[in-house]
Amino acid sequence: MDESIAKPSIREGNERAILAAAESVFAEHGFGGATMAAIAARAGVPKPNIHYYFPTKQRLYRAVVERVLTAWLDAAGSFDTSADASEALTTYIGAKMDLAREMPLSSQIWASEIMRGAPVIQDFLDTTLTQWVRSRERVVRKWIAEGKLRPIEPKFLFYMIWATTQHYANAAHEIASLENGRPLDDEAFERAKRQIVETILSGVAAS
Amino acid sequence: MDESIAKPSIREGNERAILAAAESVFAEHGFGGATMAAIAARAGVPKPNIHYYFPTKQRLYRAVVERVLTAWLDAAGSFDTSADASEALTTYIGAKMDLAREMPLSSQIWASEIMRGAPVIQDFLDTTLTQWVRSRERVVRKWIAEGKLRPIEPKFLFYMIWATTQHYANAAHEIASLENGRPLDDEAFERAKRQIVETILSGVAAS
DNA sequence: TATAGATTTGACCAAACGGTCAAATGCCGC
DNA sequence: GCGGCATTTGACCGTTTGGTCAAATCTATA
Repeated sequence: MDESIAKPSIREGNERAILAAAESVFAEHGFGGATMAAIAARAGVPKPNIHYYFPTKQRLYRAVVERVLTAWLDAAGSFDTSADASEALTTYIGAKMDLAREMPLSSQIWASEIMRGAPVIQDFLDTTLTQWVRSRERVVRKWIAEGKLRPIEPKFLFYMIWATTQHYANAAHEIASLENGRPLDDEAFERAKRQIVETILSGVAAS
Repeated sequence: MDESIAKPSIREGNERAILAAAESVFAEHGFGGATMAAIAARAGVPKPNIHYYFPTKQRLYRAVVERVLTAWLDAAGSFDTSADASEALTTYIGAKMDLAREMPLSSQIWASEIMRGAPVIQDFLDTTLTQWVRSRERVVRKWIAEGKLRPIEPKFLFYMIWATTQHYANAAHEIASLENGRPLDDEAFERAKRQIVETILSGVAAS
């Protein structure tokens, strides 16, 4: 919320370490299954130290979820950079795939939060996300009117992109199990990205 | 496991009611966040009655997850019914979409279980699911060899189908928030299903 | 180095948790 | 209606949980 004087670097460092530990524990066990003791252990600090920086479990969870939101919005920004439909979609899908690969925990926490009915980020869904979708729907409809895309419903396209990209974070364990227990390496991941882009582009491009 | 004499209908009824309550509580709060007291309340029985039928929380959870597995396999079966690529994919995607609509809780529990690293269904991933994927990969490769599909990697196609269809269950709340808080009605859901089928078919069909 | 504020931590607490138990009740063939 | 078994349930238990507190320690500035 407030970073008024922006001085205490020790505070910043500790908060970062605690948030990182909390992120992984929340992602692995969900909000209800996570314990402050486990978070403290993973952060390498005594439990009361966490309460010194984050008064309650809910506040700590909120702080984690808000970081996830930031990452999401950064990736969302990449939709604007181009006026060309294919290029915009390619960039956007690529950005979401990279996000899933680099920050899988964020994606998992997002998914958990949504599945629980978004108790913490409901207002974000109703405001920022709704506006984001509305404005991008307009862009997609323009592309359709220009004959670039088939007459699809934009929202269902977004859902497909979100679902598919986030799947590579949320279901990383399932994917690894189907690959002899080894997670996708960088090369395989790039092939997946390319195939997703090509499939969706071919799928929605005007015939 | 065993239904030897298949007589006691009162037991069956109670187990069903408890499983249904457990399914919804586990889906909403995750394994760690769910409490036996909440499950008992939702089932309308005293807490010790649950332990009478399911000795521990983990066993109850296992029983719920095993039901989810059954639903998943039923939908999986619809992949075989046709030798034609388009028809098989259409049927399969439709079946998975219907499953997401009719049993959203199952899908959510599945997603939670996967995100936690599949502590309960790991063996299923390594055996049944791996075999299912291997055999269907062969079918898809055959279609590619016959020139029906573009030279894609079958697994990435399955991931896209699983992700997209399950998204309509897992993210139902997010979708509702983007539709003025109202869940998709039957008509909108059918439009979504049709668009997904058309997008994926166009996306993977040989050009 | 004196001191005020920030930070750390072991010990502790009330509440909630999963699970137990024995007594009470219901059910059904005889 | 009796006897044996399945089922129900209020009361209870040890442990774990989120959270507190006051004393101890560190840090920075003058």
